[in-house]
Amino acid sequence: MPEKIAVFTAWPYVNGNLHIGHLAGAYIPADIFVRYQRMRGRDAVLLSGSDTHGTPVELRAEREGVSPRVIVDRYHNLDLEAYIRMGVSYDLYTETDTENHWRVAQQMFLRLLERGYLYRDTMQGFYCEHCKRFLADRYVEGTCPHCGYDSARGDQCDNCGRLLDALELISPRCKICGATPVVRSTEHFFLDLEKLTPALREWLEDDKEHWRPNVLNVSRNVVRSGELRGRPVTRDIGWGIPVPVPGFENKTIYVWMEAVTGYLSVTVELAQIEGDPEGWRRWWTPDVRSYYFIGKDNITFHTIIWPGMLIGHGDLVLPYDVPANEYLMVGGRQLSKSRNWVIEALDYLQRYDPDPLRYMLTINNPEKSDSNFTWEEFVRRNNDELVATWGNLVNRVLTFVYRKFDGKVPAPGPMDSQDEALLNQIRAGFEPIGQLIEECKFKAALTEIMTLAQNANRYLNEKEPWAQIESDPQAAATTLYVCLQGITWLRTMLTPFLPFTCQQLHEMLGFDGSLIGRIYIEERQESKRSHRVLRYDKSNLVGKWEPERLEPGQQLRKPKPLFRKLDESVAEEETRRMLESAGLA
RNA sequence: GGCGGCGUAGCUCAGUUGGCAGAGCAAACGGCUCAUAAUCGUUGGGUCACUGGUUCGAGUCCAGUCGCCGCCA
Repeated sequence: MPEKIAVFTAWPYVNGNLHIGHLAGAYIPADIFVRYQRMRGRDAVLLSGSDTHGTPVELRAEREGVSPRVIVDRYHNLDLEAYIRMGVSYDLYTETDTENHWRVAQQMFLRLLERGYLYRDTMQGFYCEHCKRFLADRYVEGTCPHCGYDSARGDQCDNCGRLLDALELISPRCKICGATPVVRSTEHFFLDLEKLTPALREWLEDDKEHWRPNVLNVSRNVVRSGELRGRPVTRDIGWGIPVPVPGFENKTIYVWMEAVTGYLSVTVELAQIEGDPEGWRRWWTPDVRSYYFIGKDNITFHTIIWPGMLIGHGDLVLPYDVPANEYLMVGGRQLSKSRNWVIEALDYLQRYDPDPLRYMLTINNPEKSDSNFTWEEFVRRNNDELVATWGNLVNRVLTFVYRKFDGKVPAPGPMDSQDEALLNQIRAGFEPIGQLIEECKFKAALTEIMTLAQNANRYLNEKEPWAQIESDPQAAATTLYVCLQGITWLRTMLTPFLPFTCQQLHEMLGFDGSLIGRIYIEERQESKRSHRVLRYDKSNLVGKWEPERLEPGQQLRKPKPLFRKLDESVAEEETRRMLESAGLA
């Protein structure tokens, strides 16, 4: 029975396109991790979906005069395309506006209610009589009570930066229609985090040595401080899942709670697809190791609130690890959709290939602290590391063999200590590099692999097969065999990181089958409507995390460069393009 | 305002339990020519944000200051 590994990623909200911050923070690391786990022969799945409900989508739909579904479909479909083209290999990527998710979210709600983890309370909020809706804090504007700024938002004043309670705004107005809202009281359900605190504290103190220090510190601190208070789990908005309690039909489950339940509903949907409706349970038993790849802004959600809900529900395994990343900055600035300071995945893919971005975002990943993406650095790493070190190693060896050895893997003669040393060194990489990936240290793992590639270049320079071929053809054959075998192993190790070019290399080396599987869109029909999901086809999958022997005589396919060298002007052009679109040029 | 994280070479970043500061690039010089002028070798370059403390010894531990990031109220 192989180990079971459930890999989850944060559910992105469907109000904009995926950008490199999302990719660096969660999706690329999660994909590397799950691809590696599959290569280890483990029963591993990557699961997530689009978060579709909530006020922003509702308002946008109203502004455009369409139904929220139109907005959801638009962005959901764009995200699906971005994942496919970036190679994020979801076994199932669904969305939250499905019958399945509605049912699971309502069941979760009722289960927590039955078991006494939800309570009712009354709160005050602004209500706009013109729009006929309660206003979330950021949809109320008014004069800041601290600095007098007249366009302060209900949650924060942009002028003096102070955080506000909407109720303290002077002369408040509805941001949507401008009318003056009134204060109304409204009854809501709350998640009883106080009651869950002892169990959460115990869990967070137990066997968490493998957690990242920042994640653990933040989480323990929140629980230890004893400040956990009830958190509302219902809202007075329309675009969401109705609260399944009599008298609350007009309210919806608060999106944070509803969306996070997606982790559960996506496994239920997967089981349905696989024809075993009860099969979802196998992802929630104590022997499953579940990983949640998220950004740092989401830490307490995944280390306190979601675990709290799981405890409240009972019989569901808690997260094994939450490898949260810090933030990716671009050009020293924080990414911001509203300020137009973004690099969207689909926009990037119009001009460049996926693997260089995967490489850049991994080698410079914000694992421990914020990191900075610049186009100069992107071009530099592409040219100096992917093209020059790894791509060129492959190219110089393959073209040489293709020309001088009739396109077949040469048969090696006796090996000397140098030959053995290189092979041993690369073969010995599988263990420690695999260990680094297991520990979610992707940056270090990739750096190690690149060092091995560099050593292969060194070996070539010392052996000089282009001279050997004149003086001692058998020795040249041995040297090139050693290189090809080493490249074969490096291909295996790089597959989780650079799936597209590794597949190309796999084929050039004369291997068959797929190293990387196939990601595709599937239409899922429910009783009232259908939705589109991402699926992953593992048939033909051949890659194993082990040193695969390269057979002498194997026929190579015609080599071509794995990576494109980028002109230095690319950095300037892209930087200028960004500055212009953000109005900073 | 409270809490947490970060601040290391010109640039982008590593630095497990405190023990002579590292890598890649950029810069300078040299070797090779199979390779997308790619590669390989050598050299130069840092008051580890600042101040104080603990210690035989601090980039690392403690306190404070400044700056950046996030969470919460």
